[in-house]
Amino acid sequence: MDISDLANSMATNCIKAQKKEFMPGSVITSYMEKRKQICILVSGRAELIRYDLKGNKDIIENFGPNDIFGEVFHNVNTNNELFVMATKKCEVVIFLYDDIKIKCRQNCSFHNTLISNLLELTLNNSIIQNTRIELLSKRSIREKLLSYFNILSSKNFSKNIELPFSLTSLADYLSIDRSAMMRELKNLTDEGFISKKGNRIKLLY
Amino acid sequence: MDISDLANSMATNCIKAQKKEFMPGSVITSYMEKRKQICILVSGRAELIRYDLKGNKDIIENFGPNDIFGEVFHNVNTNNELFVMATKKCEVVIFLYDDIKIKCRQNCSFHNTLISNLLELTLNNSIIQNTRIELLSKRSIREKLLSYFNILSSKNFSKNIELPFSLTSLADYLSIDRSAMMRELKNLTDEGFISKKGNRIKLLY
DNA sequence: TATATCGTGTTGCATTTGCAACTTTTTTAT
DNA sequence: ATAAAAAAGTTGCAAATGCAACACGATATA
Repeated sequence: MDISDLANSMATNCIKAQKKEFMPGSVITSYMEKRKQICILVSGRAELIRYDLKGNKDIIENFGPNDIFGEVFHNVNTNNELFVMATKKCEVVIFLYDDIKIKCRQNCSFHNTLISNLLELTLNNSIIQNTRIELLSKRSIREKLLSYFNILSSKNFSKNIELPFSLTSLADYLSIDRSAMMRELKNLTDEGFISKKGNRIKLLY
Repeated sequence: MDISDLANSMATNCIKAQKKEFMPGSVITSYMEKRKQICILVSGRAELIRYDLKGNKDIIENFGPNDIFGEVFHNVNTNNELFVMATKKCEVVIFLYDDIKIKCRQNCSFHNTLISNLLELTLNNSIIQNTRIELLSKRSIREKLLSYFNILSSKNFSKNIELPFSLTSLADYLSIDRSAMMRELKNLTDEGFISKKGNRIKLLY
């Protein structure tokens, strides 16, 4: 069972899952509601965003098709607003964690399968988070960029990579200053490590 | 069912879980084995460590009692060694993800409960990871420190906090230079934001 | 078509940070 | 009790980074 099967079957089984559409700029879910919503992004693109006290926008995560998100994945003991906003038109399957956790009376096998699949998704999610941690823990902008490029490169089995989001978003994702990042990209180009054309980057090492 | 019950019941049920002891400095598990080991730390303290190409030691995570770790939580498509080392004497329950995922012939209810509990643990794990991401994405050492102190403070409902590890480890955890961190701690003290005595810190704001 | 918005690209400058090289204190092991 | 190892604490300096303030092009919107 892959994630889209899962999402679809949930909408038609004992779990009260809803399939909703969201337009760009609209809020898919807020993490302040304490309702333990779990969302599976079927199509589109969205961002998990925090505005800190100073009003800085932080993109915590970037979601694409088959990504999963929701309050249960995040610490809510901060005072900052934390929410997921659609950047493209999104189809989302939404359900409540408690509806899954508390099994239906029949103790149906669907429920068990669901939890099992959800576990797998959550583990995949862990891997994504750990990738981010790996990048953020690099000490310099150069290391962050090269590590990120390496990950994309090994995912696509190619030295030619295309960034999945804008350079501005990349700076947010890596939590670095955009202009400093641009400068470093230029340095990397000048020093022959990469070549770059818009969002396409070629690794030369 | 809490995590220690879980660990114990696993050792005595259909899952072939092992309970092992590790002395400080010994490797509990390596993430290069591709054996999908899942480890639950019953007692003691351990660190998830990576040595990068330059030989820098990175503490990715710091584990205490009831923490869970293993290859399934991490991306292994890097070339770096990634392993968990005991820093204190550890008791660990170890089992294989596949043994859980592939249910026993009886489809016993224990199995289902186990997966359900494992899901909960994994979600908690997500929260820990996201906390780390939140800290790492702060732009300055000062912000990293204050954010971290705030988290500890709100966990303990107290302005008086005690660091769960050494200052050296804290610098590793926040991925910052230790001496720069010490300098910033001094600045924070001088400017009256905190007072500090060894590992004990009092928030004055 | 005009115009507003967003992403890209660039630069000077002040500040922060990391690095290296120490000393001192505390903890651990013999 | 003593030695060895680990952690804490300091400092000067060079380098990397963030910030602010631009210009320019592309893309979307009215």
